[in-house]
Amino acid sequence: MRSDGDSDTMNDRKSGGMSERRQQRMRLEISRAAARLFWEHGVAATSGEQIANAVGISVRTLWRYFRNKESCAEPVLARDVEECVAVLRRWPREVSLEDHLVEWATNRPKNPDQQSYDDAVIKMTVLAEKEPDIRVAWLMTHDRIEREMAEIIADRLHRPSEDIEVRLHAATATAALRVISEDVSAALMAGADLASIGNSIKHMADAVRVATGGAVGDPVDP
Amino acid sequence: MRSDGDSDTMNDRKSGGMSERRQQRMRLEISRAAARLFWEHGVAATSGEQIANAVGISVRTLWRYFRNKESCAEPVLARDVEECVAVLRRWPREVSLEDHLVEWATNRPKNPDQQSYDDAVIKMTVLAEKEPDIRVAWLMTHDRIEREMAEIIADRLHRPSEDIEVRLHAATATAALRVISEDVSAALMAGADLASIGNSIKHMADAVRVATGGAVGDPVDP
DNA sequence: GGATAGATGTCACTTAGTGTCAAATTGGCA
DNA sequence: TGCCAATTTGACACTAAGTGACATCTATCC
Repeated sequence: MRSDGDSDTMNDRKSGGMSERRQQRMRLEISRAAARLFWEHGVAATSGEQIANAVGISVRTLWRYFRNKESCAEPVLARDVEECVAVLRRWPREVSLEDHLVEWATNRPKNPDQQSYDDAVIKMTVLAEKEPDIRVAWLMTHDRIEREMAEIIADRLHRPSEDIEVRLHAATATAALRVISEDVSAALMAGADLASIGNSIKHMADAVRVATGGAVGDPVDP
Repeated sequence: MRSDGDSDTMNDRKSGGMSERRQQRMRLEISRAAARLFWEHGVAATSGEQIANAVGISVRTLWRYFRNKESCAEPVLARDVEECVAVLRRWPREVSLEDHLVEWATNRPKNPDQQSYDDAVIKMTVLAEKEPDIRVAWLMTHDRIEREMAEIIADRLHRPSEDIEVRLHAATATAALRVISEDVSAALMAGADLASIGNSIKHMADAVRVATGGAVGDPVDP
């Protein structure tokens, strides 16, 4: 039963199973409910039973979707960075990082559901500063991101993803994105306006370029 | 039980209390036992009771020293990087990172106990690649290191440690050190000789310099 | 030696998380 | 449409992680 972290390798299902899509949607729904409870009552004071009840599933099923309580927060925590990585995956070789990220930020949908979602993301990110269990989920999420980042960078630099330089770039770039995420979330939580966000896109791109010694961020040869 | 006749009796404490020193030594002893068990039987197959028995303490006491099973691995995992950070703390402003690290590596004691210890560190670091629970401990350890690193860098650059640039440098530098640690451990595990380690000191310094855009690594003004 | 304070052990207890199996649900196919 | 096969879910029992409370021990200070 697909423990939650691993990538989806097998897709060949004959009949009966649940679609990958639906699994993800389920995980997300659970995660949002868990995030709300974590935020309102704290992690320790939120039981697996409460989360399960909030979603309307049995406790046993909850533990089939998530290997433990903390990791219930991961899908929500991952959303922003995950989206960012998806954007990075289709980053054209001939475009700079700034331009590509700005293009993403401007084309992003902004419906109310999206917004209440972003709210949950920010809350979890801020919570990750204080609550050790959420911190763990936050770090584990970025650990996964780092691996994806290695593939993206490897592809961009025409090197294997196990190359030590590639792994270094991936680690430092991901770390930079994480710190800025934390910073932006804290600022938004404190009531900053959206104007500063536009700036942080450029900040992110710059930070990645600095963190990778200029190896990642600029257009590269096809 | 613990007939601890040796001399850490007169450290700073009012009455009855255990010295900080001794607490740390206890945590370390537990951690080494836990590391051995984790390595031999895996984390899941190692119970808190087994760890407690191996050390000769009650299970209740074990949970007084560590908040959960995974974190029993932290002191061992932290040792190398912790030592590295201690070295960084006394990094003279007028010396380059390479020179300072090399000085450390050459002056390090090499008694048999130290060596069997290093062995445990390597095993845990390698284990952290596969076992999610140890991975968590590894990442949490580096999260703590990152905060210490921020203070060191802040001091070196004459900036507050909450400064976003300082935090970025701390995060990327720590990430770089972590990746190289993983790489070196894997190499040693695969039977590499010590010659390559000497190289990796320079590699570390270079990586930190690159990761921080040159802000950290060179001598700076007093 | 006695008072004091923190460390440890014991025991009872809560709850996170798993194994197992029967019932329900899903999607493919005739 | 309705049956089939794989899979998901729920229910229940169970293991083990982790905590609270309290008595006991041990070291230090007077």
